[in-house]
This record gives sequence, structure tokens and C-alpha cells, in this order.
Amino acid sequence: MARKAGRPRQEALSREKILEAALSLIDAHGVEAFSMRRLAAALEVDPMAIYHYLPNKEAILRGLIELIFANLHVPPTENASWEETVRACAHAYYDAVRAHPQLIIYVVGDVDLVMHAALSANNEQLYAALFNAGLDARQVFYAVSLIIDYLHGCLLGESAMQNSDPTSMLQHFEQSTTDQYPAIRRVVEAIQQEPISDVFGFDIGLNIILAGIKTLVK
Amino acid sequence: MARKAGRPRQEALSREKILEAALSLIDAHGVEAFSMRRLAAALEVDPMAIYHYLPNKEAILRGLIELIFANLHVPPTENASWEETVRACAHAYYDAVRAHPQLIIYVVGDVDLVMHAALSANNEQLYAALFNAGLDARQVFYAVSLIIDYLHGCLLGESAMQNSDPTSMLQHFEQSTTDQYPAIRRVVEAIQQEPISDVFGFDIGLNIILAGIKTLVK
DNA sequence: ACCTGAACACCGTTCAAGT
DNA sequence: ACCTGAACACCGTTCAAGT
Repeated sequence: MARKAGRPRQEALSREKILEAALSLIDAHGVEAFSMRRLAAALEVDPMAIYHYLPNKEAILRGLIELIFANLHVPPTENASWEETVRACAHAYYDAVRAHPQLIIYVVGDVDLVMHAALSANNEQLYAALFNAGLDARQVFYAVSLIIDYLHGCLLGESAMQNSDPTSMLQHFEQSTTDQYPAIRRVVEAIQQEPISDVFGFDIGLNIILAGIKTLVK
Repeated sequence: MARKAGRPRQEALSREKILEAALSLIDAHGVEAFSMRRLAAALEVDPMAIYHYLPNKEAILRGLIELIFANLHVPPTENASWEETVRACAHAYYDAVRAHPQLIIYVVGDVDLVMHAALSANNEQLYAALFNAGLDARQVFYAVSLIIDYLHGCLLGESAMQNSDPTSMLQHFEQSTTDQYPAIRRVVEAIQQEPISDVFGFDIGLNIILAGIKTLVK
């Protein structure tokens, strides 16, 4: 019954260990390269051993999304304006999801977990902030929906950008300048002269949304 | 050399026929159930015959996204206000993508094709409308990015909603009401008393965005 | 040029068996 | 209870061969 001294015995498998291994596998090589068999190999275990802790591959992905949302923590915002609070909540959501870019598609596709995250303790301050802004309950709901949908769109666009070669985008731009569409051309030329800053992220869009929310109450 | 009379001979395979068959297969049974082998079976052809027209499965998906964007047509908006024009463009994009809900994930993930669609002739009026609103070139770019990201988020949320059972969502709501978070509770109760209309779509969010855009120039 | 068919290197998952 | 290993029914794609 005594534990062997020296090198500790192989830790037993567990749901946590499996999810942990799956996450680092996906972070490193993407969801494409993730398979039950590869995961088993990484855990140095027979593929079927995994099924003792999680019913199937989908359950693993769901578990990972749960992990991501579990890491969503909004910093305290006591003395902040309602706009600053909304921004803080949006950034927290954004950062938590962006920590694992390869999984964004699954995050966005899981209404249940998104819903759960949206209604979780972390976001009480978001809802409170929007009430403080002067919205009624229904308007708060619309505002939250808008912000979450915009966040999802941003996150997806960003992750898709990383997986595509940047030259083809410039081709679209250059092709457009030779076209006969003056409004598009003006925009393309402006972007070419002074490219968008790296830290563009979603801040500008969020500011426009905040301005729009403000008009609801005025 | 003469064509046989009666039942016409089997039409030759072609890129178009393949994509057409793939699209109806996916519309009917989802991307999950779509495979090269099933597609071949639907076309009554050896699986490898397809590779003569399209290099691999990914190319087929890309081809389908192209098809979707090819069906994006903005109605003429001569005498419309700039807001109405923006709304018309957004709706056209929304409708084109929503016509094939199973493919939304791929649409949103294809930056190149999204970029191409965003810069295509159809959207000249969108850019022009935003200039008419008084934005400068850079602001037009931000506004278009915001609108497209929001559209993507909406579309994804909607398609995810269809693939999940509606009871679990109510569970989240009911669970929240028993919580100690007053702001969230207020929102949940309001939604429960008078549920969101079916045609909610993305119109309300778009209106908030439009209001936000207006503040950029005022 | 266009299509076939066998083959390769993978999958996720079931099921019976081991300890 | 926990893990294994063989097996099943699939994949996408390569390659050599047919016409």
C-alpha cells in the first residue's frame, strides 16, 4: 500500500488532465490536427481510456469552451463610469476568448455556454452599468446582444485573418483601386496611405456602439 | 456521332454541377454529413471523378461561399436616405448568407471572400451612403467593419440557436432569476413577461449602430 | 481529357475482454 | 473502476490504370 519512493507513479487519468492536454494540443496545432487518437498519444494512453471520462469528442470541445469561460474575469469597476464598465466587460470577454484563438469558432457556436457566460456573475456589473446609463430592461437586453454579437464577429474576423496569407488582402485592395467605384476607392486609398494600427482590435467599433446606446436614453 | 433519341445521355460532370449537388446536400443534411464520398454517390460517380474539377474538399466549400456571395444583390436605393441605404445593404448581405445557414461558419471564416464581397460593386452604394452621412474615408472603413462584424455575429448566433434545443435556454433564464444578481434578474424577468418578437433579427442592433455612426459627424 | 478502383493513412466509436 | 485492443464503418486523397 506504500507509495514507491523516487519517481512518482504515473498520475491517473482524469477529466481535468484530458481537457488540459486537449487544450495545449489545440493551442499548438489547431483543431484540425486534434483527434482522439492523437490526444491519447499525448496522454500516453489507449484512445479508449478517454471515453471513461468524457463521452465523445464533442464533449471534449464543450469542456474546453467551459474552461475558456471559466477564465473570464471582469476586474472590479466601482468608481468607473457606465461606459468604462461596459468597455471593461467587453474587454474581459474578448481577452478570455482570444487566449485560445483556435477555439473561437466553437465558442461562438455554443449558444448555451455563451448564454451562461452572458448571464453569469461576471456580467452583473455590465447589466447594472447599462441600467445606470438610463436604459430600460428590454433595451439592456438589446444592448448586451449587440455587444456580444459584435464581439463574436470581431473575434472570428481576427482569427480568420491570422489563418490567411496577408498578400491576398492587398490584392483585393489594389484590384479595387482600378475599379470604377469612387467611394470604395476613396476608402481603399486612405487605408493604403495610413494603414490601420495593429491595436485596432474592436475598440473603435465599441465606441460607436456606446455612442449609439447613449442616444437611446437622451 | 448522332445523339441517342429518348432519354438524354447522362450529362457530363462539371464544376457547376458538383457545387450545385454539394450545396443541396449541405442544405439538406448539414456540413457534418457532407463528404466527398457522399457527394460522389449523389452525383452517381466515382469519388475520384470530382477531383478532376476541384482539387479538394476545401475548394468545394470555398466554391460554395463564392456562390453565396454571388447571390448577394443590393436593390437600387436612389431616393433613399443614407440610413435606409445602409440598412438595405446590410439586409442584402444578411439574407444572402442566411439562405444557407449551414455554411455560415465557413462564410465568416473566409476573410478573403468576405473582403471581396465587402469591396464588390454591390457595396459601392454602402460606402457612398456613409460618405453622404458626413464620415471621412477612415470612419467609413470603421463603420463598414463594425457592420460586417456585427452581421457575422448575428448570423452565427442565429444559426447556433437553431441547432440547440430551446429548453436549455429557458433553464439559464430560470436559474438566473433565483440568483442574487438584481440587474440580470430585471432583464430576465422583462424578457419572460414579453418575449422577443420572432422578427427581431438584427434590426434593433443595426439601429443602435446607425445612431452611433450619426454621432461621429454631429 | 475524363473517369475508375484499389490502396493508404487516417478518423470516431462500439464492444468484449482484461485487471 | 479503469484501461486495453481488436474491430467496424467511415473519412480525404494518391496513384496507376483504363477509355
